[in-house]
Amino acid sequence: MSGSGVRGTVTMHDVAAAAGVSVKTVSNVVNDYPHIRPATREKVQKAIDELGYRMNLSARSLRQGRTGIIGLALPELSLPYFAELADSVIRAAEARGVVVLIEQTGADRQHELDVLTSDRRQLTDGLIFSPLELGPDDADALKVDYPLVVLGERIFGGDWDHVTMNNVDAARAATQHLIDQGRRRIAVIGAHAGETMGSAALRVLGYQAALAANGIPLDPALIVEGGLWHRATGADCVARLVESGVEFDAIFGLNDALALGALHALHARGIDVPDPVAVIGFDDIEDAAYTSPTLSSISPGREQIAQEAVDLLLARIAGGGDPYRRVIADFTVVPRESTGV
Amino acid sequence: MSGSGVRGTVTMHDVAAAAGVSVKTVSNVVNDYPHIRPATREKVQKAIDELGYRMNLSARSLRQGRTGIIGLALPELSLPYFAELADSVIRAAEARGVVVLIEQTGADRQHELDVLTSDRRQLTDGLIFSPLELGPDDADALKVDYPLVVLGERIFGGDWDHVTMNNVDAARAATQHLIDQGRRRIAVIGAHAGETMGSAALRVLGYQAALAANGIPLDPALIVEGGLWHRATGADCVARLVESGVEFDAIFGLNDALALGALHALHARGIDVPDPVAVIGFDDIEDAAYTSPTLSSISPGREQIAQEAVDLLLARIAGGGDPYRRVIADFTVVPRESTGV
DNA sequence: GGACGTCTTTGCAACGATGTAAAGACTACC
DNA sequence: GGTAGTCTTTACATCGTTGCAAAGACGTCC
Repeated sequence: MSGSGVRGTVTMHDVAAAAGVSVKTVSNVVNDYPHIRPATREKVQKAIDELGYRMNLSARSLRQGRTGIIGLALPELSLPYFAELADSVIRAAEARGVVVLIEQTGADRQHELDVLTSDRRQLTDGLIFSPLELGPDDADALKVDYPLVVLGERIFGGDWDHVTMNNVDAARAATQHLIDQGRRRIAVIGAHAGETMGSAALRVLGYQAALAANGIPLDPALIVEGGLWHRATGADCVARLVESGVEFDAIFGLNDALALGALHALHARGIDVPDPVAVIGFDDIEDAAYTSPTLSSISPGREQIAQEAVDLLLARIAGGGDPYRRVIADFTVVPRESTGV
Repeated sequence: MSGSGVRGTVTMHDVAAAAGVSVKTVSNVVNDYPHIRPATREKVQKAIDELGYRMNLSARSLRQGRTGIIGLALPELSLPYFAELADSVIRAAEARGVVVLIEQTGADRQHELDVLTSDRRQLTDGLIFSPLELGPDDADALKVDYPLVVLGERIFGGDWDHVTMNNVDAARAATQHLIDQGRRRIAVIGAHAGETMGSAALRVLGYQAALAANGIPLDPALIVEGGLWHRATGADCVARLVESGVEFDAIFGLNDALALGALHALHARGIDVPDPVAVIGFDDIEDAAYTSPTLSSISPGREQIAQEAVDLLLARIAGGGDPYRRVIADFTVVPRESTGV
């Protein structure tokens, strides 16, 4: 049943010899070339099975100029959002017959730049890239000569495909949701000072828009800076918020990890959720449904993002100079206990 | 600065021509062959830089019979433990100069078997495999002709390297920790009926050992079955436990996801943690430190497991018929709020 | 029966790198 | 100055597969 002999020993030549046909015919059978006599196909298939032949993918890649591997560069898998995203991307890729090589960039700008030019790009047919640190100034670095799909909104207007979501609208919806629950003193945690294009900036923009639309004055003291969007940062933001003495009746975590950290910090201080303080996050990671209380959030259409990204990339790999596209995934507000619903 | 021309256009031949040397000399430079005149090396390097040459890794793989890619097969990345494990494996691999191709098997036995014989094995130099569903009966399927490192304890005694932890002792320690806090009616959630070799069985064994060592009678009603170790399963186990009317003052979740689900379900029913019910998990995922209350757990030495696994695999790939090894990682009990510490 | 078109199969030359073995350049030393 | 030994560089075959173009087989139609 299984192969005989040492690994990598059986080649198309062996199969061809065993089946009494030419190497090219074996290749044709393996590649489902249509014009093959059934008898021949059978002979070859039998030889393949008996010898336990497996195609040497390096050779095929060399010949075809394609590896069947796509790269996925993201900050880190230990952030639940990215783990779930990777899960979805791998599934989408598998459904389309390619595999995924994951590279972690940390939150390191240099590492993000390196990923774009690494030797490994020779190993992948294209790259799905989710940068955190690169900004508009780095647009040049993204002008690469291989298929590239960029996730997120940090960098606009380049010659590459984009899959993103409407961060402004989604953040506005999240804020509106809090306002609808009667909150007026809404803190935001995880803001990035000085940033203009990143998710943080855009989401804060949406927050401000919602306040304005409801005639609620903007209090800068309610906007809390926080660099890395980890749980620890969320907890830290809340600590600073509480210590500052500012009054607040709600917290908008710019992502779920921050919101989880916030829940933790509030709990530690004996402040209940949703009263007196409601909390909403962003990403709708699986955790959100299992915290105590459960966490309201914004679902960014993760599956959709993953599938669109893979489809765009594969289309680009297949060639065709289609104009670069920008896909905007749908979002939904997912109300849970933390906003008193 | 950057490459000129279409992707994949620049080969060693082009570099050789530009530098006025032979192809092999370029190869020698690229591979740090020691005997090269500095002037030559410089010429070649200059040509490489000017042309933006990148090595074609498929060609190298074909020639060398190695791809520099290792496979990592695990259930799913959306389970935090595996996401964190993947993170660690990727880091360990990167530090050693190889990259990681992740394949998800779901909790599907057939998919786990497929992964072992897939064409993709031709693309990887070896595989780190974390099976969930395969058992001792499948030992034959694991007799593969490529380097393999198995994580977890489901399958013993094969001709492959193993990295695992002492599930029995660790579970015993977790249970002992609860007992030390004065608990006597300790429920276990996530047990697998009929299993003898898997993590579930071994951890239940440890649980039983701890009870026995402390003279606490074993009540079968406290052992709750639960198939997939997801949060939802944990919640469901607790629901059944409560509905059964059995008294209990502690819950041992066989992994953290189960414990998180348990926390959720207890909270939903207004049952406080750690009093009247204490909870401990297993895996010490990042979440555990941020739940409310924070979750006590067993830290399995994830970094150590990842590094040992990669090291073993690379050693096996490098060759040498060393005897197969079984590495047992260290664990520690991490007490947090959920057990009243 | 012969010419033609379609169906199958084939041989050969790549794809881009590296191992081998040997040639050429150079140094040191007698 | 000649010789041996080391340092550098090279040509060529080769890894396993597929594209190309053409050859061979076969059936059809007049």
